[in-house]
Amino acid sequence: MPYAADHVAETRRRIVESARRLFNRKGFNEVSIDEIMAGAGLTRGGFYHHFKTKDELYAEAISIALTCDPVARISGKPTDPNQSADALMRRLIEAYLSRQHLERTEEHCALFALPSDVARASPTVRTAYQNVFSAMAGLFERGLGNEAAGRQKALALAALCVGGMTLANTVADPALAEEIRSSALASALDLLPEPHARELRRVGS
Amino acid sequence: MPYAADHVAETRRRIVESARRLFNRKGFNEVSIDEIMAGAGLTRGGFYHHFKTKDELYAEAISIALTCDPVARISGKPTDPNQSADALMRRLIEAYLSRQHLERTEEHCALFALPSDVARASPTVRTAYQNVFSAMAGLFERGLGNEAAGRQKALALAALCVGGMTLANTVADPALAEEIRSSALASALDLLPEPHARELRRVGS
DNA sequence: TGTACATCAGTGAACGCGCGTTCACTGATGTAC
DNA sequence: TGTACATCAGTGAACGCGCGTTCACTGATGTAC
Repeated sequence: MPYAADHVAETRRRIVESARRLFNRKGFNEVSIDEIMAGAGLTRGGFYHHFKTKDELYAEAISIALTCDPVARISGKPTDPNQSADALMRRLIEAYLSRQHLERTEEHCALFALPSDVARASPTVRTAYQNVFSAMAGLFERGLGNEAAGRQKALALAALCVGGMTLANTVADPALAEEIRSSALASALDLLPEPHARELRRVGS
Repeated sequence: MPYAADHVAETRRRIVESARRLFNRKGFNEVSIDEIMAGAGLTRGGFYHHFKTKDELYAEAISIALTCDPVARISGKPTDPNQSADALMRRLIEAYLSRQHLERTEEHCALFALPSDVARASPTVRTAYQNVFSAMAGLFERGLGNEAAGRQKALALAALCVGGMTLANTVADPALAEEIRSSALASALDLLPEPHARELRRVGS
């Protein structure tokens, strides 16, 4: 067995990472396998030793969002593992709808960087996208705790985050983009229960 | 001057309409000029009598949303021209986030059918997209009337509508899609002021 | 009113390019002896 | 420990296809006489 198993895995990881960055900038179809491989320091032909088709790579490039700490990725700061579900939710919203996140194209979340690409891709790719969404919505649901209609609110919050960033990222005028982003952020935080009210409810239940 | 001016205009309109439908289904890059022209009952070569490039068509296909009554387009019912800004806003939200709108792919609003295609297109295309967004946000702003932070709320409402439909349209599982759509709809209506409260404020101001 | 003509919307073949995929190869590396 | 070997990750040329765009043409139609 020439080449250790982790050498192969490491090369594959580099290809996926290169693809993820390029997809965020240009979308699925506008990125060639040449570019992806060059971004990983390799050449065209080797691609098919790692993936059956280009489509297979799409799903994987989206799924890597699940393997890393999303808040840390966006904000650059590591997450305190002991913080409450509520604090985690607030930090995710603030990081997700931050100006920094909007400006760093290559670090965009696939949920708003690639929606229409994914909508027309294979079921595998759409399932990968759905898993990322479900992770986000689940985090919100836990953050809302035992609030009434928590699931509905969690899904709407996710829609607000993704929608705000989608629009801000697509509109032509940067000033309007910034206004959309900050409005979505303010309204999302408004939707969260008052910390005080939450305490009361927790005691009461 | 052979062929009357309105014959040319009518042909152009048919091309744009064919393009709009196809773009909604497959996105910009996956639709060929052959298909677009065939959809308009014409052949490839004639395209360049009407448009300088394919890119020029993108902007126009998005802009036609502005030339027609959006609520009527989605719901199929004509809009009462005398209804209040508040009623118009409610009807738009209900139509936009309706199951019907989600299911009829060819009638999708460009705001959620093509976001990532537009984000990577030319400034002209992005401006056309922005104009559609601004029309929607403006309608919400008028609907919210003199409410405090009306502009911020209007932008967030638009983000919630677009985000909800984007996600519902992209996720793999139809049941989850439906749950996202109905949650976004319920939360959007929750965000609107109580009719009663609005009356009071109007009297007070 | 009728006819010859000029215009230009529409046709379809052809061009050129880029990209996904294949394939015969090469050479670095782990293993067996 | 050292060496020959088998494996397979990576290479880069080539193939085939589809698509945007161009271009020489054709023929329907409005207009001038």
